[in-house]
Amino acid sequence: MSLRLFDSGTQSVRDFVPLVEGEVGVYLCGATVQAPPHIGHLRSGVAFDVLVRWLRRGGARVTLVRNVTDIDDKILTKAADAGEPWWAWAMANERAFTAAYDALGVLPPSYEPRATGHVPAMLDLMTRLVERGHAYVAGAGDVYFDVRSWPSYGELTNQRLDDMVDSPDDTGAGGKRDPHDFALWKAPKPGEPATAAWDTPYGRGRPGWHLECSAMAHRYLGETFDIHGGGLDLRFPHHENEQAQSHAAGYGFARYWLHNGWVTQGGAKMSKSLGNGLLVTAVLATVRPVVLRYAMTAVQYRSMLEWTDDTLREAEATWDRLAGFVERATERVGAATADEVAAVALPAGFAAAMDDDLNVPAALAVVHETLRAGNSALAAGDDATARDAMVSLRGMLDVLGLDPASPQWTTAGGDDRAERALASLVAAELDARAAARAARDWTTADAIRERLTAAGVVVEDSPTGARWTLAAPTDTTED
RNA sequence: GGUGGAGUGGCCGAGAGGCGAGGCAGCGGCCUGCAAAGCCGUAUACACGGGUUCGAAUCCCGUCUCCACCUCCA
Repeated sequence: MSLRLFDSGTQSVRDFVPLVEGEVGVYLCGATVQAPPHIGHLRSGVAFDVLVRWLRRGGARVTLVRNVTDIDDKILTKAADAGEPWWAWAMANERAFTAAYDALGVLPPSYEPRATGHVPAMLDLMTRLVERGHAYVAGAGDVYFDVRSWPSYGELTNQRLDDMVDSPDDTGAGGKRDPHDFALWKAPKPGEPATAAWDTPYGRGRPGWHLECSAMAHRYLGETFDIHGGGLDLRFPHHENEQAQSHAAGYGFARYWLHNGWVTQGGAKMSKSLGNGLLVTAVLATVRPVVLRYAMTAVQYRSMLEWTDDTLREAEATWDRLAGFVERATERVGAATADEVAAVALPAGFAAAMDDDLNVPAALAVVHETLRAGNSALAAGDDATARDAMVSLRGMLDVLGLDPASPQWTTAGGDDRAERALASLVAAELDARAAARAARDWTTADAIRERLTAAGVVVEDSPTGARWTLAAPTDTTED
């Protein structure tokens, strides 16, 4: 009856019980803004958006923190290559991420801290670790976490230090005591801009990646918080290191760890380094944002999402079916208010599926049952049942961020003059067609319909007259 | 070497001992002047080989293949 989540810290499904009843704190590792987002990056944003929406539907007050890592090696080198200041490079990419999140209806986080704005919090944490004997200064500006000083290092990912492969560039260089010691603070490398370093009691330098997240999570969520999320690839070393240093500093840190699967092609992970990342902007040039969101949402968040040539086409067909029903039902029985949608009781099967570690595919099966019932009711002229189905359907889809009637997906952009003009022209065409049909002049009637079809207007006849919709903007490329 | 994940019908994708989730595509039918939309129907699916069981895609043993992390990565 209550939410159960797969906690990758314990590798088991656990009942989710928040620290404080009715409140949930979530920290999600956001982007390292070194490049514009590909669809794999958005998988994480969408997956945790569904989690947040489901928690809120259950009445919880959710605080979501999603950070922006706006300084790191790649940002510095890429900006230098492009001849731009590193902060300008980071900001441009941060905007691209924000635009992509917004386009897909990912609700904004409660806080979106940037690493460069939290240096004091990082210094506090680092100092604490040095004082407790879990970090040491290897040289001016170089501070490392001492993994051997923390016996439970490796517990998050079930690994033992002695079993790990020594990384090639990590063999005791820079005064490390152990090859697996990780940087809390990094001295500037030759050629790096002076603006990319901060003074600390241990020398001038810039923060290491892991320290940032621990410090920001602490700053906004406190010493102990409920959920820490991110992509599966962050489990090690990033999350292991976050946990080690936070625990070593005396903090409880995350109580549940959630990791989303990747977007894959041919079974292989989509990634920047492999060069097979599909940019969000490229996908959105061919398909409506809601279709991309549907495709990313329809798979259980822990599963790999296999991306094929058919993925978007299938998502589009399914989405159009859902949205088509809501549209037809609304025309027939009247719109439901946002309050109605937010308050409607969701089918038990849907709730059970969502509570089962956010099993969206199983939840969608209930959505489709409701869809079928609604369509049948419409066909039978049973308006009351059709309306119930429509409101219920919207309620369920709202949890997934996919309510077809939400302003996110319906607002054209403020200027509806073109829409009005089109509606008027199409109405005139349909009147002419209706007259031709009444006169059994099928040739004329079909010619009008073909003209509209060619213009991208799909005509549907119904007992109450013809209605029209715009054809999907993607023209389905035959493989 | 260590740790973890995966192999389900044409495709995507849930499930995890016993009524063949769901979607997409296909096929048949109803509806339609014809369509579209919708509805109804339609699949001898669970990598391979053994085993346990009244019964296994689900449990056990073995084998094969693939992916990932141990370096930056959603």
